[in-house]
Amino acid sequence: MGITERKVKEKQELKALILAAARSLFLERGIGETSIRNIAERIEYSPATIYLYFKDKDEILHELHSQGFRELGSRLSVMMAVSDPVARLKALGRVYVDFARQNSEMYDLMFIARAPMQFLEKMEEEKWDEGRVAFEFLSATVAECIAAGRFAGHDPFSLSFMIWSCVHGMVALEIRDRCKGITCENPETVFRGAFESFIKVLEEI
Amino acid sequence: MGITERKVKEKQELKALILAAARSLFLERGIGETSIRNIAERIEYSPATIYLYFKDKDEILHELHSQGFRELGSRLSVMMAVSDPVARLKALGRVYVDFARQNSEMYDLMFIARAPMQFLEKMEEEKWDEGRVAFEFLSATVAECIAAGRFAGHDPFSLSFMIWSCVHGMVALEIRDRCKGITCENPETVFRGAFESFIKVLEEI
DNA sequence: GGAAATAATAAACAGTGTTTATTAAATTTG
DNA sequence: CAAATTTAATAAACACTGTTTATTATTTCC
Repeated sequence: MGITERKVKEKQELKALILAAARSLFLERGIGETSIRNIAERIEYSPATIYLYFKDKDEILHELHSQGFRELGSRLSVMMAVSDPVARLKALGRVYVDFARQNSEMYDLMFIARAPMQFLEKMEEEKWDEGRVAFEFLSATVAECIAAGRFAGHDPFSLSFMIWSCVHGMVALEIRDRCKGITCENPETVFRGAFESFIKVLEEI
Repeated sequence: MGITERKVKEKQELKALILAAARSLFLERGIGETSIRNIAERIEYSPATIYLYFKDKDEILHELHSQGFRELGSRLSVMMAVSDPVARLKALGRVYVDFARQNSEMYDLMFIARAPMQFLEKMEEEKWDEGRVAFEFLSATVAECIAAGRFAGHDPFSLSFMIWSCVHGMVALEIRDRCKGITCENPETVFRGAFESFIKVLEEI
């Protein structure tokens, strides 16, 4: 069945083309300023064609959100090679924050935007696998730290969620423009300081 | 000039009516699902009338965002009566998180949504006064803690930003549905645990 | 080559934020 | 008081949006 095989491949290729066009438009002009018509125009297909490959716009956003998780996941994976759990925890924080700031539009899709989660709800998916897997990188490491005698008296799950909240909060405030006017200082300086504070806290608890 | 005076009052009243309608629609159906036409319909005016009172939709969202800050500000003010700065810091965190979870749509507008900040940019306002004032409640208290010998070696500004990030992160993750699937547990339990972790960290650093 | 299946699209639908030209009402002036 | 002028409200339109449906090409199969 060489023909059906080729057809499947073609279908995947156009799907990937749509996603690539969507992604590049997001990076250029932002998610909110990109329409289905814009995407169709860029790949020189009609808007209706998009709907032969995706159920709706939310599915496109969800698919890109998943792409983002694969990229973040591979970066986090590398850090799992660090044997000392506390050092690894710090490295995970660094990687997470760097990823978010270097790919803010993707991070937005992954952790802030409503659309990808609305897609999950429509699919009646109760689970958010991408999020769970990423969280497990963190919670496994926190658990190791506790097993090694650190973070005494802390519940591993709760502490993991708190740490996640902390790094997410920083980048989310910056991405959604809530740092302006908080200080006169260079936002870069603000950020470095906050992250240093975070590291210092990890050392003290 | 009794007439012009009355006219000014009427203008303010209709403006307030529009804002009240917008706010109640947001609470009922969400920000994203509320249109100018919905608001106009609710107060039984034409959509075009809205534009005699507000420059655009973003101005409405910005005005509601400011309302939210007045409400949060008054809650935070009450806590400034707590004399012990560390106890006050914990109280501020509690108030902040409770406000966010009890008024999630308003919190979204204040700290997550793009629209209110886009309005500021259009107005060429470099400053975000509401945010700065709220942040000062926190940073003043952190500075007092440091003056009282706590949080040794921490930069007050950086630590304040980190604490803010931490509480913002928690509520932002919940409001934008990133807690689902992270755990099987009741989200309420997750949250209480994370906040306890946060308090415990404040005690340890 | 002709029938069936697939792929792509034009056009329409119902909605959005916003602007403009027009009408109705209230106020000021002669 | 009546006429002129200012103010307030709106209907209708514009240029978009996501999405669906009916129609037209194209390709595959027998």
